[in-house]
Amino acid sequence: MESSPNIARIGALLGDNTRAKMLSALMHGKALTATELANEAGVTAQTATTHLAKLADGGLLILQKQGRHKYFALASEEVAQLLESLMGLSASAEPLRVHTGPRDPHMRAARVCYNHLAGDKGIQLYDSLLAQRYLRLVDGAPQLSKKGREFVVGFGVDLDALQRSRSPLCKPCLDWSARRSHLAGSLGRALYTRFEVLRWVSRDGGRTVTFSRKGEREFNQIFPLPAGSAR
Amino acid sequence: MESSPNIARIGALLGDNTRAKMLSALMHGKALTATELANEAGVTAQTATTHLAKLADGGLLILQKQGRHKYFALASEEVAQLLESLMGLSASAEPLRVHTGPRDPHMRAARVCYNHLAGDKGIQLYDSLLAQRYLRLVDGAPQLSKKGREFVVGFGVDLDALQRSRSPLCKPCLDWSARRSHLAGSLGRALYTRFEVLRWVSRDGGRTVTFSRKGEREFNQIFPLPAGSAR
DNA sequence: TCCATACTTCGATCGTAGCCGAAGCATACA
DNA sequence: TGTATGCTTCGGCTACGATCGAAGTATGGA
Repeated sequence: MESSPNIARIGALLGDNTRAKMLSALMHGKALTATELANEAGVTAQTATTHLAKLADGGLLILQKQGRHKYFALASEEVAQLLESLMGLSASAEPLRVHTGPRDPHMRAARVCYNHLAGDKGIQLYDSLLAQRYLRLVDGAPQLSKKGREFVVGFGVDLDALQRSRSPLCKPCLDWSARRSHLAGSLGRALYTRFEVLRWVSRDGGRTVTFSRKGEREFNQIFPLPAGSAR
Repeated sequence: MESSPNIARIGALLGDNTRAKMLSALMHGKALTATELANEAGVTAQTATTHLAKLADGGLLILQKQGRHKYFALASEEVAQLLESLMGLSASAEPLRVHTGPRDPHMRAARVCYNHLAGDKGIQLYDSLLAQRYLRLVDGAPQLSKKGREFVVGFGVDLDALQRSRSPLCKPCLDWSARRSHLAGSLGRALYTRFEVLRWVSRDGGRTVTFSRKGEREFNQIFPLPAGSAR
């Protein structure tokens, strides 16, 4: 009878508040242990176990045992992207109160999305890479140009290592705050990591990213906004 | 405490089987009445009413009263896209049995996604439009070129009417069967409608689209696959 | 060997949400 | 004005799943 994939199965997984908190927590990109996730969601370890089992069963999380710890992470970028677009819909459909939270503006300015930079700064990065022809769009997918290769290597990214891995180097990722793309994929991750190493940015534990004064200045210098871009 | 948008609220909406069926039914792109949706989901009218109210409240559906009928449709392309990506995740995470249904291959070949063409044929259309320079990618978004304008008008699309409407002309939409983009937006809709008018394609009531012999031939002639494209 | 820590399993409780029958509005048409 | 049709509201039934206490199993370190 039903020939289309079962939406409800995954929907139900996302529909529980506790599980949603866990997934949100994992949007940082780091893997977390069962207990950490239990705390994050505000439930006991037993409850967390059942939820995490369901999420892993459902293909949303992958897990890795390490000694007596069990680390959970989002199963793929697709999952992360799905969560982002859910947030997007949720944000646009929700009454305004949520938008007025004090931390919200900072979230919109810069945040971490599955280990790469998102928010206004993420968009700036993406637009600037395109404008400087470090990235080129081929069939809608961003690709690193020869000029871009030289740049990222010069910026301190171990490009060879990235290319050895199987995961795609560049991927676009849709933002929920602005409705624009920013750079995901292993290069997106590597660049963000580099920003942290350079101490341009720091995290406050949540998804919010704060630029240091020096970081902000150098970031804007190396990744200027293209002339014609709005706001 | 929580400053990120509430995923669970929307997740819960998607998590019920009855509601999922209704939403899937609306992926055709047409607006349906409450009773039609009730039948589609296999529940009574009362039950349907409550579900539809929730979906509309949650911002996933919009409704329009027309006499004693009440028509429901997906609220936006974002919603349709979210559903598509849910199906994608679901399909990849699910045990294989679902992939083996008899109608499934046809669904992959050509189907309707929110009133535009999706599946292999949808991708062929998109790639061909790009290859023939009717479409151009600007910042990842497809745009109609001057050559493209002439073509679609010649093909029988009332371009002026489309441009008067506020909704975007061209949008990419990600496929769940192949993981590629195809053409959405009002132009995508208009082209598909034109295919129906020309009797190139017909629907079997579901999302599956069948090409007539003549339709297939002419479609392939006007929208040939670019030389280098795989399979 | 023993203990602490991390996670799992079991069983019981409880709340919520889906469902439908029945009755109630509203609209269309004769 | 009456009658059929489409949708809604109400009330009660039911089932499922989230939760946690208590007890059980692994793992690491003293």
